[in-house]
Amino acid sequence: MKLFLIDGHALVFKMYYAFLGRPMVNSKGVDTSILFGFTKYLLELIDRERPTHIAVSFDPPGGTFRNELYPEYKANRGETPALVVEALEPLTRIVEALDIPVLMLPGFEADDVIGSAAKRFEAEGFEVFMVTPDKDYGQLITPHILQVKPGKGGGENELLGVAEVCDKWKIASPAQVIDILAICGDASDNVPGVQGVGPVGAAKLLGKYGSVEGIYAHLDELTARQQEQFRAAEGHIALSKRLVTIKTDIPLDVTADQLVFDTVETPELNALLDHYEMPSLKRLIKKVAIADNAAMSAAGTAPGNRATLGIVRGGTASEAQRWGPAQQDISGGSCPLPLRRLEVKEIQGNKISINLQGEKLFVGCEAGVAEGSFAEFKELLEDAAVTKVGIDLKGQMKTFADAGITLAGRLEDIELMHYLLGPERSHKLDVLARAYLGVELESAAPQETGSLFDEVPEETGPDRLLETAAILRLSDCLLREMAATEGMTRLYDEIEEPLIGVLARMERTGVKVDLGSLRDFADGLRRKMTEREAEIRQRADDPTLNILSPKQIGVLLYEKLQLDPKAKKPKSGNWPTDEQTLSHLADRSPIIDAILDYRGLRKLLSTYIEPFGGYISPADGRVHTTFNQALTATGRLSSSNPNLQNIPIRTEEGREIRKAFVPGEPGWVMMSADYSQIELRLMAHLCGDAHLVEAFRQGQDVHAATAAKIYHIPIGEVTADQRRIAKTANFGIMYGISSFGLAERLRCSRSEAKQIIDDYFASFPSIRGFIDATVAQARERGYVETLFGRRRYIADIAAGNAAVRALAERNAVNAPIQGTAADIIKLAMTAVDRCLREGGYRARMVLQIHDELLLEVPQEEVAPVREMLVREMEGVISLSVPLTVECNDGKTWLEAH
DNA sequence: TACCTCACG
DNA sequence: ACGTACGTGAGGTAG
Repeated sequence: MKLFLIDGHALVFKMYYAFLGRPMVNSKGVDTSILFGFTKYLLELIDRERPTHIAVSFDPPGGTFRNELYPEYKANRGETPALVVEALEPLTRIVEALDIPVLMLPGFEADDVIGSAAKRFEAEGFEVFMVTPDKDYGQLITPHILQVKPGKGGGENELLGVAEVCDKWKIASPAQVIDILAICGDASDNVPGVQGVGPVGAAKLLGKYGSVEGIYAHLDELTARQQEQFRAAEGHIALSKRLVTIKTDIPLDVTADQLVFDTVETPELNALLDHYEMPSLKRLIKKVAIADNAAMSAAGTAPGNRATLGIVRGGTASEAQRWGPAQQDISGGSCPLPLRRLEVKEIQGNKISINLQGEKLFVGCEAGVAEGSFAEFKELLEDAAVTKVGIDLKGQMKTFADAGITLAGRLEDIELMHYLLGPERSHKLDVLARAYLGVELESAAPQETGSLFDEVPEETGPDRLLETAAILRLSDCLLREMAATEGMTRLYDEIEEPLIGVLARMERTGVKVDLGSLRDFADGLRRKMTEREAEIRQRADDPTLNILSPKQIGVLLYEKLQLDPKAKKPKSGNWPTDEQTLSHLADRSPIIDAILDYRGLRKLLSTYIEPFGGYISPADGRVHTTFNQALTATGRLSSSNPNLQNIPIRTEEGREIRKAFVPGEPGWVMMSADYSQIELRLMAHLCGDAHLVEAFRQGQDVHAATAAKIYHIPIGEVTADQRRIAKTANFGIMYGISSFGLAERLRCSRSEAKQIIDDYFASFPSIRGFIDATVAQARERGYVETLFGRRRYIADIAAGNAAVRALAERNAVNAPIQGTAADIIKLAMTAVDRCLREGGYRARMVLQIHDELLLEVPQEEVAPVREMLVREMEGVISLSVPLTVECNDGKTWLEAH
């Protein structure tokens, strides 16, 4: 087994210098020299050496324990070249695309991580190869740990073993490299040595006395000049030695099978190489992969299933469980968390982390962590001068409110902050703690041997104190990252943070659902269903048919009844039986309508009626949804348990459900305020199309105006059909339509659809420009953003697969539109909530449905609340088109529309 | 668990 | 040549 440990940082610098004279620049003007050099080197190394296991290590950002020992460490180094800094992120992506784990540990340089890994895996029986040009690694060399030194100018690698390193320095053992380095010092790292003594002199003395300590023990035997030189260094030589000693005992949370190397041929890597424009490396991959497969089959092995591993960092929970000040010693092997266990009364400071677990509350501050009841922390929780850090602070806020505690002060929700930094990543605490702090929160499960005589394992739940400390630290990391990301801090402070409390209040308020009227409605539905069921079974001549099984329905329609003889069975084996497909077949047999009808009834019953009883809170008879503020890719909210953002409205029968959403107090009404055409208005604003903007400014029917433009006719002459087509096209454009898709929805031919699209873009050339510019931005920067700076990263924008890439492009176009609409209504919610509270209204906001706010309002407040809603919602932002709000009220949600 | 279907904006 | 409009949550069947 051959394990290659690659010193990423050293290699990056080598590539930086190698390409200084003749940089590689791609078509976008980006310097890709380092990326190219590094990747090529890595691929060639894999080709030549055929490692079974690989890991790459980079220096983490920030200082290391050496800076703690010696603040001047590396102090006289200049700024890291910008090219190097810029290369690190793409480089990490390349490495991850190869499924090679990146080993990083805050507080330690790559040397220390590699040194520790080398010793660990040597003990596990590996041949270890440390890939680095750095001479310091010589100290680690043993018969089973070798150094691979990249050749100059892309030449042959040099393999250094015990013999080579001893010969190079003229020493007896690799361990003496430490003494040599300590005596000679290191100008670039700013390590002081013994002035005037170089490697030759040092080696001679070490030959006689064995070590630095040996030399000082026999100082009187040295020449007068040497004595003077060594005496002058006596004060710092021990420090120098510590600085040049690579650590070999850091506990690393990584196992051998996580380092197994599989293949260079991954779709991710191909996509990245396309993105960075490195076709020659794509060819190299092919070559390596072919040889790889040949080797595999020769050895009779298949590529193993390996655990995928993102960024692995050391430091284990068990170590962190050692309490006390020692924990703060950065050289102890884990991240410095404020882990001292404190009494409740000792919790102080202007920022605390709160971690609610059932009845218990854990609170962390800079001095440490304490555990207590809500009541014990009441004063602190209600202190508006103390910032609260936590996860799902909205949920905690609700729990506190139930206990009569009003959570106050600035809220730093690390889940929400991390969501803004990358909405499609995981925001789970253990993941964040590992990535940002190098702390493992998940304690290993106890060994199960299955023996009857096993002791009952001790309680091994998560370590809440460690979690609480990690939460406090994470907020610092995330705040820093947000500050470094354009617009993020403002987005958090002005949109998301104020919304936390608003949503908490809405969820607690809930909405009244009148179960009685729902039950009456359900009885009628069930009767109709029974009729339909009988009819379908009869027509199908199959009394056991399960109408809800797409599989059975598919077989029935396509095979037994032969309703579509031309259709070919899809390779998945499942006939398509979705509503669209089936409605095409409706004129072939009455069974189709019966099936669709049955399905619709069943859906209403099982999704919107039957489960609702279970969601009604016994305390207040209302339904309390949960809004997820950190979930969607675009910045919208989502609603669950139950989802109150998808209550039917489109069909007559479905609308009935909305009649059950009523005010909670007699004499109140439901009031609904929704943004009219908000996404289309935003598209008009974002692309700046003069005609579209003008249509909105004049309050025209925008779909009719669109039709007039496409068909070159006056707006007064637009037919209903032309308007319908234009409306479909308008929505389609925002979603990145194809002629196929439009044809499908308009039930027309593809060529007709294509004509419409061509006419559309000819009529609105700036929309084409907006789409192209947005896709180009995604390609250049890797993300697109809303008017308020909310980002969506578009990972697949350079994918090799055309379908995958096309989807990414549609995402890129849609996200700024949908996301800006989400930003706007979030701002409106905060404003409306503030007005309701400051105005002393009894009216309450109960739901948000993307572009609509639903309130329940006492009759006497209807007029002022309506006026306020319209004013606040329309006034969120001033665009080149007006934002208009339609507001209605009625006895039920349905009537409020 | 994966997939299909369908409810909403 | 290939697939086919953005974003969700939930209930159901089938494996």
